[in-house]
Amino acid sequence: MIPSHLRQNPLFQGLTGCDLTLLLGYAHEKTTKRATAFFHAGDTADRCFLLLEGHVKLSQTTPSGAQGAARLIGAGDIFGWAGVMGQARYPGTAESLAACRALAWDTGRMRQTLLATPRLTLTLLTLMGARLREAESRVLDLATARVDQRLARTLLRQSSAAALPLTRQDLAELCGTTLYTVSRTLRRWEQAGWLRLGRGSLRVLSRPALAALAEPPDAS
Amino acid sequence: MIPSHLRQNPLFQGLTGCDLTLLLGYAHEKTTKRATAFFHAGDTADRCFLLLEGHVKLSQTTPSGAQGAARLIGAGDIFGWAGVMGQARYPGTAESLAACRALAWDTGRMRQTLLATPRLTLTLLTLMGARLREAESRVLDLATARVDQRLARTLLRQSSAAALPLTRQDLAELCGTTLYTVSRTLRRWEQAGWLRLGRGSLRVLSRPALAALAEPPDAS
DNA sequence: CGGTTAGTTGACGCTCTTCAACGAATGTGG
DNA sequence: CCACATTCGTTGAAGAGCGTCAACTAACCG
Repeated sequence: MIPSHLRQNPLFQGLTGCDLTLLLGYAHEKTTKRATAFFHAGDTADRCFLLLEGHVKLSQTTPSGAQGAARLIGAGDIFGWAGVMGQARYPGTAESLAACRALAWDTGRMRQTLLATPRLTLTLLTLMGARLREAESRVLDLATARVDQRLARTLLRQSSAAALPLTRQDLAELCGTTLYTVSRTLRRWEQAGWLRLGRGSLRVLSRPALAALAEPPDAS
Repeated sequence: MIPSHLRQNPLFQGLTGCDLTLLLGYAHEKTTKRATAFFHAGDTADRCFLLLEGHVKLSQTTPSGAQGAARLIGAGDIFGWAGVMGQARYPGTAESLAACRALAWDTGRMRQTLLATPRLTLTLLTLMGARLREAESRVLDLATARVDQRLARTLLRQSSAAALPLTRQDLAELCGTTLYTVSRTLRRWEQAGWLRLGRGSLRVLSRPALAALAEPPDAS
């Protein structure tokens, strides 16, 4: 009943079989097609998710709605836990970039489960800590690095998951710039032979070249 | 023995007196003068802190060490919990901006306490969630707003805590820019009569003026 | 096969960083 | 108490980097 690969998810590490059964007992399975929202910014945060298959884009927009910032969620990652962490509403929007399969729990019941399962809470704290550090390193990046460095890093990080349907707009939100600058930069790199571009697809041909750009130029 | 204002700290909400006594039982009290480091980036993350009095600057620098990003910690806030959340080393440096008094716990014992005190773990998760959201909204800010908007927001957020000894460099790190731009911008605002500047001090005279700047210009 | 979405590219110029030089405040040791 | 070093702050000039606007082309979709 419980697939073994699920058992190995970081979220479940250290749990007893009993805890795990309880937890999965009230999980709903949710599947979506491409370009479907799990939730929107401002919705009541009454669900939390574990992504089993597919890719999800988490994005925030300014009040004026002009631009946004995004991060990607892959298989095995959790998302939408704002409610569990005491927020009434989701701060951002979650949208599937591909067909997805996810587990969903009710926020209130999850909070109760956490009180009864300290091990799970501590794991969750660790996962959130990792995410916090990631966000803070992104702040540092935005404040110090140039667009092409950030874009190179983003590509290197994501290029393993082959062929995500990322538009120029998506990439711009991932690395904090505009779709125009992304388009120009990618084109330049394609002409240098480091990438192969397509509509909503992208293959990295030379990781070393991008890695060299990602690092600040060594003055040595 | 346990001061009542301490009891009301968000970190301790919902704990039994017994839990609280246990927790405070192995806390060390640490006091520092101005400009003293609690820990440096890369140190073994073996302590976690609750700030009782004073102000602390948490800062990260790039590998090349050129610039940095910072956030401020005030009385009642926690900091240095990277170890509790599973990191071996501190990702940043914590330095006192004023004379400080803080409680310090051993990371390993705290993790054990968390396993025995789910209520505390859940509270911690909530606090970390708030910090995560703050970091993510900062990412959005850096990606979309201009320097003067970010600076205005930073001043509005911090101006209640009167007269922090923040240098131009500190302010620059808080809002992701250079000390030169901060200096110029503050000067401009002082000449407009919105601020009173001093060496390492700063008073906001017109919050409305700053608030107007903080919002993106309404095209309506 | 029209309508829509995604991508490209040029031109323009604003914002902000960078470098350099100087002035003012603070702390320190004789 | 004063000369000194040090830290902090200011300001000008120059131009790199990147956002913005506009116009156009190419791919996708029912």
